[in-house]
Amino acid sequence: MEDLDHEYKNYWETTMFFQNQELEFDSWPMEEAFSGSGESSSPDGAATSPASSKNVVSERNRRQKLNQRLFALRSVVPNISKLDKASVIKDSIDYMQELIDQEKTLEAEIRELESRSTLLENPMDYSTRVQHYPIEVLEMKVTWMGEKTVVVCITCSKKRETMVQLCKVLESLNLNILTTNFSSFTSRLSTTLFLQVTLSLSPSLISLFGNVITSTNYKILNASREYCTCLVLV
Amino acid sequence: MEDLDHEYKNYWETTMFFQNQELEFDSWPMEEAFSGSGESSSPDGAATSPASSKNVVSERNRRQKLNQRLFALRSVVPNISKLDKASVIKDSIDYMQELIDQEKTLEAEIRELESRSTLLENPMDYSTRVQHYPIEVLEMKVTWMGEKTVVVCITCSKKRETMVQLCKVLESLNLNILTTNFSSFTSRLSTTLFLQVTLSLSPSLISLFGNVITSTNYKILNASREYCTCLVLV
DNA sequence: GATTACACGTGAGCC
DNA sequence: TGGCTCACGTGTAAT
Repeated sequence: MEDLDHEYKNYWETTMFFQNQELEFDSWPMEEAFSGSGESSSPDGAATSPASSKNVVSERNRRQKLNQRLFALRSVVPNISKLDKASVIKDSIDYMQELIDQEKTLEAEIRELESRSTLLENPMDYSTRVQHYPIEVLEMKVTWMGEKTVVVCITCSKKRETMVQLCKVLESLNLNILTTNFSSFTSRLSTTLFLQVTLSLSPSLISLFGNVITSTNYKILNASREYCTCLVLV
Repeated sequence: MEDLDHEYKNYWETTMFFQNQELEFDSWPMEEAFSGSGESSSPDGAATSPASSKNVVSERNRRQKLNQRLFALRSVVPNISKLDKASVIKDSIDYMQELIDQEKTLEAEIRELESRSTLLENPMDYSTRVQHYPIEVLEMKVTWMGEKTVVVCITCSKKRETMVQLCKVLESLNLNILTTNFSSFTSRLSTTLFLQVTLSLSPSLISLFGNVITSTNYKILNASREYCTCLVLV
């Protein structure tokens, strides 16, 4: 019995008969798959109960399976210090912990990046952008003049990027701007817009009021299509 | 010998004497640590060579260590289907692969987010922002009028966000803008700026030219402090 | 009762 | 040499 054991001895560290790494191998077809050890029944030939001989081969398979799994584990972990069974498991644990930690780190980084970029990633989205530097509208007046011309007068307090904000809103609405004037004195920014509007553009115009106004808790008093005067109050 | 084995039988699935999860446990102080099985030497009392009795206890420790590791592994993996040794390892492998894949996914996501946000994260940085929607300056003229007033006329082709870009540049330079006019006809955007400048602001003014000009490969022809006319050519 | 999974002791190979 | 790690066969408890 011992003589024929020797040939597949020490396979753990060296040969490891089975080289399949593909982890998916649940049905184990290896009954007597390996080398040529003791055959089906009574490997010794004598002094063994026939009932236990089945147990022997079954146990062999079990061991083999476990070793196979362990080997597969070893192939997944990049840095194995020692080839011990115990060390393999230990290194795997360490590596897994490392992965888990890194996952948390990466997720945190993503949250960080996302929260930072959502404010900026859509430069046309006024409502998100404005949270940083809100436009404080003091007065707004819109007048429909003649055919397709609209004059919009906006007075707001002058802060950082107020002009940029306003430009963003205007451009995002696809208004057809003829001419714009920004004038600032003391701490106020006065804006005068001459717009060329078509019928399809009037929703944009309403949207403009909406955007600016909702962000400052003001409200539209009068916004009909023909003549639109918005006196914005606190 | 078998009789005293029974008491620490089947600990794998049920009790697992040692409950430490803290993976860091390389020096193993457990010589006879568990219950009260066979003491130091000759657990049987007879028919065992004294040389092998050391091997027995050493082997016991080895097995114990391995089981401990396996148990620790089990505690790290969240979803263990079966409590088999082999299944534990298999589930660990699957989980590790999952972690590795997710790590790659997250890293890709981070790269994606980063590459997207670096273009936008610094709204004051004109040179990065302009790469998306460059300002195509056709003509620029700066005139110093009287004491502290400067008139800047910029003509550029009208594209998406051109006005926003211009405003960004202007605001980033901390110029003291008295009044600005943007007028667009056909595909051109004409800008007229009235600035109030102090001595300390003249570098900003030069910077304005620099920014706009370098981004369009134009150059300043004349930029003295008293009178500054910049005719910008192709 | 057959199967499965386990811990055990043992002998052997390898530093 | 002694101290390890390993594979093996076996007995056993639970399914």
